[in-house]
Amino acid sequence: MEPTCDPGAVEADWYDRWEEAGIFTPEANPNGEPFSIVIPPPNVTGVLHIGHAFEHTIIDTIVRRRRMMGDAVLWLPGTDHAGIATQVVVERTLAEEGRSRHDLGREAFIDRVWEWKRTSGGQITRQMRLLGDSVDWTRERFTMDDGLSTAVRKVFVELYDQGVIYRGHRIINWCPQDHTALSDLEVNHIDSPGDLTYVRYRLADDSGHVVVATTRLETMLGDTAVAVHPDDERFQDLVGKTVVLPLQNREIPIVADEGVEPEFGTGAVKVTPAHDPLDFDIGTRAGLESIIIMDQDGKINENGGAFAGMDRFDARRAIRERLEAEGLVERVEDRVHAVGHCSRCDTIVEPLLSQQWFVKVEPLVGPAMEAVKQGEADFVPEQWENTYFRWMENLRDWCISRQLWWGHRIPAWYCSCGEVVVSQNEPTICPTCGSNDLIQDEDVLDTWFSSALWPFSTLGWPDETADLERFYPTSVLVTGYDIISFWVSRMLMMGVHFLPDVPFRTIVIHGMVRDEFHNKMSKSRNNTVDPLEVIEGHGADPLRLALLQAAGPGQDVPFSMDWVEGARKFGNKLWNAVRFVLNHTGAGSVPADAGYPDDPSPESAWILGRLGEVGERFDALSDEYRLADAYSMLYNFAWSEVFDWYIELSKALTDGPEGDEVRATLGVVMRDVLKLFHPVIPFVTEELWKELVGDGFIASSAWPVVPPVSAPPSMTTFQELVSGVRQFRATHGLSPRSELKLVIDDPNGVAEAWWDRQFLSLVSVVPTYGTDAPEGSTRIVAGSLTAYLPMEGIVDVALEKERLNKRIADEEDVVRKAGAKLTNADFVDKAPSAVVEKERGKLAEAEAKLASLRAQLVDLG
RNA sequence: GGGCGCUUAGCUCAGCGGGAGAGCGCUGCCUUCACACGGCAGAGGUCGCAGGUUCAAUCCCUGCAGCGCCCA
Repeated sequence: MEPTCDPGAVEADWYDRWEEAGIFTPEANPNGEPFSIVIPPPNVTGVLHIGHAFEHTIIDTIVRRRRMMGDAVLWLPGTDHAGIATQVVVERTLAEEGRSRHDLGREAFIDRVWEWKRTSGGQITRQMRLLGDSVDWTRERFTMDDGLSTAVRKVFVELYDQGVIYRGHRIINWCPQDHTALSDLEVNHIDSPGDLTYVRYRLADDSGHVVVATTRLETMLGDTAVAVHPDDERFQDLVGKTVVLPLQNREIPIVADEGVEPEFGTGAVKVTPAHDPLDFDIGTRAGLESIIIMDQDGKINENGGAFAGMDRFDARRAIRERLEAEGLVERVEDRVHAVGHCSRCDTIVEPLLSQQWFVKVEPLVGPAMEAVKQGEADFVPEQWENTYFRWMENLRDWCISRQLWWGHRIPAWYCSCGEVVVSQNEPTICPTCGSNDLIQDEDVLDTWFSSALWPFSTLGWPDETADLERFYPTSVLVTGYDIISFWVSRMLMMGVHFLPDVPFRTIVIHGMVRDEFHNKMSKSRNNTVDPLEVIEGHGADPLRLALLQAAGPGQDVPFSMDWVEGARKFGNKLWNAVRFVLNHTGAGSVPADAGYPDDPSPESAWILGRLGEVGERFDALSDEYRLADAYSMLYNFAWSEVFDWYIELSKALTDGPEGDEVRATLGVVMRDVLKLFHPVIPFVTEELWKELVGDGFIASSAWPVVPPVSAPPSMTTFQELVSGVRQFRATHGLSPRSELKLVIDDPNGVAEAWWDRQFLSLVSVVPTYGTDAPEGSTRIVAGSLTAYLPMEGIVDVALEKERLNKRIADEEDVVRKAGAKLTNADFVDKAPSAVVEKERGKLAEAEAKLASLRAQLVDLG
């Protein structure tokens, strides 16, 4: 083995070997309990970014552990077709040839997208191998696959037949760039500075005017009323009158409506039913006309009179100038308001009246909420339930039609007689008039519609497949909190409605990866981290460990390359610890399981006992999905206890009578540490397994179960004495090898025989036991023991006093606090007796130490 | 405006009723035969502020201040 670990070399071959061995399919553990996770399907156009790396690390860490525990693990991979994003990508390649999708026509364009998908799509699935994701590639799915498309059509048709899907005229979010409707979720509201313009609308009877305020001045071209709140006394006498709409010279009524916010502007508002959701509601209630004044590019259309043909924002300026010229602008205020932007292209979206397909959410929400309330599906951390419930309570109907070509085409056909046929299979004749002139709806479905079916469509639904039977509901869903509303809630609605059962039992929510100062990662901030570059430079294992260690449950991840550096150093440390063990045990000599010595030495008993405790605690934390806590605990155990203490302790023993036992313990402890670490750093642990065990894969080895072992009770005191000796040497600049005689006063008989060999080995000290302080010595105290160290003129008295004073201050602190408690009668009376006893013990020990240390200070003069 | 969350060592975070912790960073010493991608030792904190409950509060409650996110 090389003296340092090179992650790049280590990671080269293992993935292929795992995959060839078939250990990532559930068939590898045919008798195991099913444990299933579906991947949150990445966008087929996407590349692996740091957020994926994080999410996949969490999932992989979970499933690799379950696999080692003997479960039949299925982590099902795949991608979604990402309607807009993919279409845009392919249109761009066409544009380079000087063509548009309309030049090709729908069918040829779709062929072109499939061709693109075959050659360039799904890069991310290749990159997942670099990351080490232990997914079952034999079950890879794509949302546009035949099977999944069948599921989409079935769900659409059944929901239509149930009256849950309907077609209607509603205000939707229109993206003038992408030329499609968007759901509410695909719109980001960004606070932006703007103008609130107050405009006079003249009363038709010339008795005065009404002032209305608006931030979207251009929409006034489509106003069909002015509305006031019915209880607003300021406008009582105006309701029922009409005003003349400026610029358009159209007489429009003043109506009363509960929906008007009296505090907004003057309390009288203009009503544009075709361009604002609230106005649409008012218009519906008041029976107003809806006039659409904008085309699909966001330009004013023929209904805009003199402004027709203008871009919406040019029109806004032009209208303001014209109104000012006519003296109709009363005033203009600066106003910050929330402006909707397309989440895909960042264009400002336009609320627009349009005929689209919708999912009526009301019948789906109740059962999906109930399932979570009943604990059929649990959020981890639990607090995210609130986000889910709040979203579900405020849900509005979901606009699912998209004016795209790439996606699941809506299975609805229109006949010239007006009949609408919704069917899983293409109808040949109209059931009403018998015509065979049926035209399919041009639109496709929101990508999230097919994603909502992902946990069961990927398992074969609507067919009753063996996988569906075995792996549904899936065990766990791991996803970001930003996607609870987009995806988690919709999967719950669809799963509960159709299967009917929840799509997953546990929902593990993770945070977003940010930079080390909690800023969002973005190209403009220049703080992005490319996981592929990190893997290239440092390896996938360090990246994975770094991401996991930095992640609190459900919290954002403050990521920096310092974490990766640290994780890489850990890998090297692990590597070298194995090298050390191999020097003693020889290559491939450690058993794959068990092998714990029957009669361990005290040192080995200590580490075996700790290993058992740590394993137990690790499992408890992992079962709660507190992976960062589990691994930071394990990391500290491995480094501080196994490497820094046990390996050092073992050096005194390998050549002695305990040699065989110690070699066995070194081997099994190291092996189990590798096993526990395998889920998060699969590559290096597999490589080290090859060296240490040399039999099979660690990836399919059995999860450690360590038998309980009692540790020697004196270990802590021993460690304190060793540290005390080292501290004494460090204080006085004595070489670690300098000769020291140690006389230990051990009134309670704490010391054990094994101490002697370890004192010699660890700190080059030969202890003797006795009660008398040798002439000219100083002391260290640990537990109930005092150890005397000769000063023999080599020691700086001032420094020694400083050292003692620090220790004295520590003990004084303990004495003061414990003493205060114990002199408080209420404490002694009311606190549990165990607590009181503990305080008494603490006080007695600290007082004894203090007395000893103070005596020493006096001796020094 | 509504909701959720946060405020603990220089930085990033655990702890969440009974002796203030980790990683990184920092200081000093040590190239000891697994590792300098290392070892040993050390410095560093009135646990945001003010009240309250309790024998006991970083931890529970109330208020305040500051910060963040989501929704409108």
